Amino acid sequence: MKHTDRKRADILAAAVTEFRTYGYDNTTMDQIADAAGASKRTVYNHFGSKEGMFEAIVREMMDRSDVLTGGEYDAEQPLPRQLKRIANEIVDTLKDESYRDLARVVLSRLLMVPEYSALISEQTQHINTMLSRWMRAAHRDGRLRVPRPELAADQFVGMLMAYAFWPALFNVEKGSTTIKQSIFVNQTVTMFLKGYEC
Amino acid sequence: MKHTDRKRADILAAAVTEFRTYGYDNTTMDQIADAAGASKRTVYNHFGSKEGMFEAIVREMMDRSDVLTGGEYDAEQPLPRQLKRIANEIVDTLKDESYRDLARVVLSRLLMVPEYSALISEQTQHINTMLSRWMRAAHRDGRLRVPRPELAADQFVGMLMAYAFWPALFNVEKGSTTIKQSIFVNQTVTMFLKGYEC
DNA sequence: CGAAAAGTAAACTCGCGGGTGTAATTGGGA
DNA sequence: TCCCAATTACACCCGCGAGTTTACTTTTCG
Repeated sequence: MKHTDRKRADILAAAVTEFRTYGYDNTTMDQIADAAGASKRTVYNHFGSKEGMFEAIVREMMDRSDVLTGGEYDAEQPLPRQLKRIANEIVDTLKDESYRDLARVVLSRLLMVPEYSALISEQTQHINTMLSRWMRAAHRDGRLRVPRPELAADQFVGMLMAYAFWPALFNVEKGSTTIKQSIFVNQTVTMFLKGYEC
Repeated sequence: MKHTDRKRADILAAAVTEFRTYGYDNTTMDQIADAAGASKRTVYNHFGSKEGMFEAIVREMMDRSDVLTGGEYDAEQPLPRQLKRIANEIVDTLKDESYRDLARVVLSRLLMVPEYSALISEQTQHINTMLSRWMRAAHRDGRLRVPRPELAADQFVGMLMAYAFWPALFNVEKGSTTIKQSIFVNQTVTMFLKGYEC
């Protein structure tokens, strides 16, 4: 890796860390330069402005967004097993500390600067597409009756996020009873399948 | 209403409007003073600082938070009808433009300043409590089998928010198929009840 | 090697915006 | 009517932080 590319990568990494920790507004460019072990001028040579830097990060985040992979329907496996696997994969992703930190930064900015919303909708669309494909397959296979796969996918993901994402994102601890992931996933999959079984 | 109280109320109202429109960071105290038809000094006499002003707004928002009322279980009515009523009430609240604007402001700040999170959790807890009471009642009445009412309530509200709140909050338009509220609510209630019926 | 490209340190500009001080004005209650 | 507290206009302070300039050193590469 060339020296200049290395520098650029260092700066980007430092920026991510700082933004994660302090938020966009409370991170200064000097701070980023220090953390990256680079001079402020170099930072500005690579990314034209603070805003430009943020965009670079968002772009990077998008490029890595093909995280969720295996959601293939399997005619041999029982439905609960399959759906639990998918659900756990999603929940694990959402629960990941670094993912959440990044989401916090991006979303907090997104709330007031709607320019990036298209990018974000791509993210959520990705999961939805995977899930609705699975449901369509199960439907075709005659094991499920899902008239609107996209709607069903939204319902399913909505429940998972209500458990694993939103409360943690906003630092809201759920009431006294924090339920174990396995219990929640089992219960949700069971209810969902019962609601859509033939 | 005394003159000074009137002034205070005007300032608060103006602040809400400005924060709603431009966000916390992009609203200046001068701007608020202008919009309120008050002098900057008066603003500072009433609320010690920008932060103090924001807190006053949050407090006001909390005071008005007993919006959702009727969630009483009725042994005579069919379950789908009852649950649809509740669901529509919740969705209507979440969809309300002014509620969403306020939530945008508060949540965007909450993401990076966790101090207020306790207040927010109160809000969500309120809906959850109402719903889980309803479910417990239906359970006791032998019409539903809900082992964990709180969990079920989270699931239900989670689905509603995934449809009516989060996408709109982040200005994310759902893919080509924007589904009508009645269809979504019907489908969700049906699936949920089928998943939990005896 | 030697020149061009990239990086550095530090001082600097500059506008913004939160917050204050003050002297003059208003207005409502006794 | 008179007084005192609230209000106002406006100038002012000041720290912060984005972005720039400059004079210099280091790296890359033909």
